[in-house]
Amino acid sequence: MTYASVIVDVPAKQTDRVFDYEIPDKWEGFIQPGMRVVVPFGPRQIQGFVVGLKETTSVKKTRPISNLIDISPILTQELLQLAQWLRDHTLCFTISAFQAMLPAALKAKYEKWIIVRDRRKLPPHLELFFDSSDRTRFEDFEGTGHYRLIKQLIDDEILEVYYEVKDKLSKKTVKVIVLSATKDELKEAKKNISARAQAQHCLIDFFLETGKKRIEKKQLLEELQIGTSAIGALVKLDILQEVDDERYRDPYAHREFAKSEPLALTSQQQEAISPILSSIENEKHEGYVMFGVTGSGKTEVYMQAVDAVLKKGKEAIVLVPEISLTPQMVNRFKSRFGSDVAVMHSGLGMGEKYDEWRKIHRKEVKVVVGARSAIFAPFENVGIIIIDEEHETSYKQEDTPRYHARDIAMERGRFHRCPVVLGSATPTLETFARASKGVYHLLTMDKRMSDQGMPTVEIVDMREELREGNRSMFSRDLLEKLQIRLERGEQSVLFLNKRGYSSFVMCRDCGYVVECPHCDISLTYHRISNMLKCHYCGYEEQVHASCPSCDSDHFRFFGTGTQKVEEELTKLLPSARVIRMDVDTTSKKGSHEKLLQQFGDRKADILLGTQMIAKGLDFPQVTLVGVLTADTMLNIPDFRSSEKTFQLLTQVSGRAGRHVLPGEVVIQTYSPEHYSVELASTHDYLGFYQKEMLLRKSHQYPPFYYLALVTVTHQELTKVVTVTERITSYLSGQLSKEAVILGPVSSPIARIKDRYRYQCIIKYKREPNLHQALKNVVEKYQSQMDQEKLAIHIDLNPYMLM
DNA sequence: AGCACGCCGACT
DNA sequence: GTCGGCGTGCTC
Repeated sequence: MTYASVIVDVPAKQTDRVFDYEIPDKWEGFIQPGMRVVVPFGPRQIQGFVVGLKETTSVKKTRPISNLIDISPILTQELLQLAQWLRDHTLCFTISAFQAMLPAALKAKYEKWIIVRDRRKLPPHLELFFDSSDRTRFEDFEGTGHYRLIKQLIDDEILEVYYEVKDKLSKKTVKVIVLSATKDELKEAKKNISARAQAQHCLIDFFLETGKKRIEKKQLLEELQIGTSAIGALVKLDILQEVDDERYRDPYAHREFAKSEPLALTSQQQEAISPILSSIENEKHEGYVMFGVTGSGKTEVYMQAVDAVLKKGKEAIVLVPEISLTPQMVNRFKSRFGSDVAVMHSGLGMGEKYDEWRKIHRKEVKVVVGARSAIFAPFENVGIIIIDEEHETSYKQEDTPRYHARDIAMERGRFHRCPVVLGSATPTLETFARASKGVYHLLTMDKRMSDQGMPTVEIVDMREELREGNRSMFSRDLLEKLQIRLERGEQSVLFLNKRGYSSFVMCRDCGYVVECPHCDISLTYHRISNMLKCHYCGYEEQVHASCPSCDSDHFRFFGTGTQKVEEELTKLLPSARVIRMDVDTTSKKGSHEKLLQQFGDRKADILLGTQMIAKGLDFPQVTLVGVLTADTMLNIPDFRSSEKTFQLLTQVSGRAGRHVLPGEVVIQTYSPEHYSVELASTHDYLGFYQKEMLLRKSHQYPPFYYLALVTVTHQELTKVVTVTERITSYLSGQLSKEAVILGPVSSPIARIKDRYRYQCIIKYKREPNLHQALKNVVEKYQSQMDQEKLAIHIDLNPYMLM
C-alpha cells in the first residue's frame, strides 16, 4: 500500500501538518507530489495538496483519497519546498503558502448538496425542495427549521449529503463541431436523410464543399443560418461530434506588437551586462544591484540578459511594479520576445490570470513579465530573475503570507543557480547596503542614454509663495514654465502626491475635521456622489452645509484632489488641454492605457495625476515635470518616509527630458530644507544614502536592525492594550538584551472598522528565538482569537509600520 | 474552518 | 421531558 502525505485546505493552526491517505490501486503510481486531490476530512470532502509519498504510515486508521483534481502536478518539487520556506519565514500556514503561489482561479470552491436516495420515503412537505431534480443546495434549507429532520433522514438513508469540490473558475471552452465521417460516408448519409430535413442536408453540404474537419459551433450556426437541432440529429448518427475546446482568454490577443531587435549597448550598459551574462553562462547564483539613473537604459539590459537566457534554453522571470502602470514595459517585452511572453498583472481578470499562468505551466512561454505574484511562476529551468524598480513597496505583500518578492527571488535564484538582478535608480537602503558590503554586485549606470544630462531641478518654497500673497496651488514659477511649454508645443507632467492629503473636510474656524465613526481617519470627499467616504471601511455620509462642531459656514473641502487642481489649471491656463489620471478616471479596465496613449499621441498638453504616473512613463515630448506637493509623504509617521520621498521625487523628475529635448523639474514644497528634497533635486542618491544610513543607525532601524511587527486588534480598547502589553512583556523575557522592544503603542491608524489597533515593534540583529516566541504568542491567544475575535498579526520585516 | 458531540437552560 | 443554545475537540 502506498500512502500520500496531504496538506489539507484548512488554514488553521491545528491542521497545519500533513495527513496520510491511502492511494487507491487505480491511482497507484499515478499520484505525484504537487497534485491536488479531494480527500475525506471528518464528515466532509475537501481539497488537499499531495506533498509526499510513502510506503508505510504510523497512522492507525487511514482513509483513501476520494478523487484527483489534477492529472499532472501543479506545483513543482521546488515550489513545494519553497512553500515550507515561506511558512517558516513569514509564519503562515503551509496551505496559505500554496495558495499564494497559484492563481486565485484554482482556489477550491465547496458546495454542499442534499441528494434524494429514496423518493418514496421522502416526507411530502420536503417534496417542493426536490421537485425539479434529485439534488438541492444545503443552504436552501437554512432557516426552514428542517435541519433536524434532514439529519434524521440522512441517518435513515433517505437523503444523502454530497460535498462538491471544484475550482473557483473553470477553463474557458468553446463548443466545436468535429466531423467524424469520411466524404463517402457523408454522401451515403445524405441519401438516407429525409428530404424534408433541410438543415441537415445543408450541414452535410457544408462539410462536403469546404472540406473542413472542425469548426466552432457558433460560427457554423451563423454561417448556415440553421438551428441547433440539426446538429444534434447528425451527432446522433455519429457523423458529427460536439466537443469542448479550451481557449485562452488572451488580453493581448487583438494587439500587434512590432518586432523589435536588440539595440547596440552603450559602454555603460555593456559593462553592466557582462557580469550578468557570465553568471548566466556559469550557472552561478549571484545578486546584482543595477543602480541606474532614470533613462539610463536598464530595460534594454534586462532584455538582452533575458535573450541570453532563452538562448540557453532556460526561462526568465521579470517582475515589474503593478504592471498596468507601465504598459510601455509590457509592450517592449512583447515586441522583443513575442509569443514567448506571459503577462501577469492585477489589471487582468481572474480567468485571464489563470490562462496566463497555464501558458507558463504548460511551458508554452519562456518569459513571464508580471507583478509580485509572478515570482512564483512554475518554471523549472529559471535562468534569470529580474526585479525592476526594486524599491517599490508593491513587492511586499501586505496580507498573509507577508512575503517580499525580493526574498523569494533570492531563494529561487539559489535553487536554480541563476543571477537575480535588482534594478533601480533609487535602491532601498537594505539593498544598497548589501551591495556596499559586497553581498550583491553593484552595477552602476549613471549616464542617460540620450546625451541629455539629468534635468535641472528647481525647488520652490511654497511658504514664500503664500507670504507673497499667492494662495494658488501653483507657484508663479511653475505657472510660467507651463505657459512656456504651451507656447512651444511641448508637454508637461504634473504630479500630485495625494496620499494622506486627499480632500478631507475641515472647518476653517475651529479646525474640526469630519472623521469616520468606525475608523480613526478623516473622510474624503467624492465629487461624483457628492458624499464623504471612508477609504478603509467604505462608510459614507452626506456633506454638511455647516460645521457640526461650531456651526460656522467656513466649512470647506481641504487638501487638493486632482479634480480641484484640474479646475484651477483650466482657469489659469484656459488653452491647455489636460488629461487627468486618478482613481476616478482610471477605474474602468483599460482606461489607464487609453489615457496614456492619448497623451503619447499628443492629444493633450498636460498630464495631471497621482502616484500612478510616477513610474516608467517615457514620452519624448515631456520637458517639464511639476511636483505640486512634495512633502506630503514626509509627514507619514514611518521610518521610511524620507526614503519614500526621495524615491518619489527622483522617479518623478526622471520623467522629464528623456530624449532629445532637455528637461526641467519644479518641486513645490513646504519643507525645502529637508535633506530628501534637497538631495533629490541634485540627483544625489549616494549623498542621500549616506545621510539616511546615519539616521537609521542612530535610530536603530533597517538595514542595521531587522524588524518584526506585531499588531493586535479588537473591538475594545482595553482588551487590545492589555493583550499587547502582555505580549510585549512576554517577548522581552524571551529575547536577548540586544533586542529593542517598542510598545505597546497605538498603530498610526488607531482604529479601522470599529476595531482598535495596537502594536509592538521588535528591532533586533540576531534572535534565533524570535520565531518560536512569536509562534508561542499566537498559540497562547489562539482560543481568544477564535472566541473573542481577537486578532494578532505578525509581519516579519514589515515595509511600513502601519 | 466545519462539524459532531455534549452539556446546560427554556419551552411545548 | 425535548429543543436548541454554543463551548470543546477532532479531522489521516
